[in-house]
Amino acid sequence: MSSVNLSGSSEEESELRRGPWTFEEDSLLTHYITSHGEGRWNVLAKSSGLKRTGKSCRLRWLNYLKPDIKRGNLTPQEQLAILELHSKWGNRWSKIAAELPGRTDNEIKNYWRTRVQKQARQLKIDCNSKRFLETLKHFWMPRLVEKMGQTSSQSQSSSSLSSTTNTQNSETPGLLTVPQQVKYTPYQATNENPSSSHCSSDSMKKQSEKECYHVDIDNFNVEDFMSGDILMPDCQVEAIDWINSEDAATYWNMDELWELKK
DNA sequence: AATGGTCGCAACCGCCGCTCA
DNA sequence: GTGAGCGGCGGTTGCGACCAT
Repeated sequence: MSSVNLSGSSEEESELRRGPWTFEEDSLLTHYITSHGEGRWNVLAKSSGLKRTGKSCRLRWLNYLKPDIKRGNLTPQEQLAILELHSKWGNRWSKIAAELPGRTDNEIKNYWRTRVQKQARQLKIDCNSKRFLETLKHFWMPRLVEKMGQTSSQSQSSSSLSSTTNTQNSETPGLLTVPQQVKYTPYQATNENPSSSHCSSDSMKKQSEKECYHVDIDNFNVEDFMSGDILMPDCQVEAIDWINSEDAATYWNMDELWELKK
């Protein structure tokens, strides 16, 4: 069924606008919702004078116009939360978005597809595989945690995440359930182990198997990080220098993360 | 400067489940 | 019980911006 057909008229159907929204349309929709409230999207679409489907109006409002929508880059906290929650729930974007106030399911979905899956492709790892989860667990998440520690020390107001915690979801035990007390050893600033600097997926697998990154995330609770209750404990160094390796950027070009290195 | 490739994001599509007559 | 209408969700696509050559 198509909402377009609700009108039942091919003439009306042909009048329906598609594509990018104009300022006037945004304004019209915003004013209508301000006056009448959300919901009843098909009625709204017709009553407001917008030549859009109800679905289109709903999407535009929820993903763009709604006042509490947060724009801009995802914070490390938010990225970590996404990784964690995705490990629990999979592609339940709306459910994940519900844990990140101001962020939309569309935005999170885009983040996952354009950033996370890109990394998986570059590593030649199936992003649905346990191996990729391990890679996230042993490398990516510790880096995010590290960055969170840095940013939180710079600004107490960095945490913009919800205090409405949906903690300890037992629905699906996550592989990445994270630590009350984080003990991890991020990568090393100095290249002490140049012989190990080749960052192939095989080497990464070996690295993972050797547990060179001591990331005790078994008991990690991401909400505790969000609340700022947990600060970074010992940040000992013991790792291959992925970053300085010639190929590293090819595999891990999460720009924000690498800024830590500078 | 022109062109082709890549990336990121907004928007659309199709399916599913819920509600209600 | 059932079918239509609707809202919500996840997957996909289109396109503008940016970058490299």
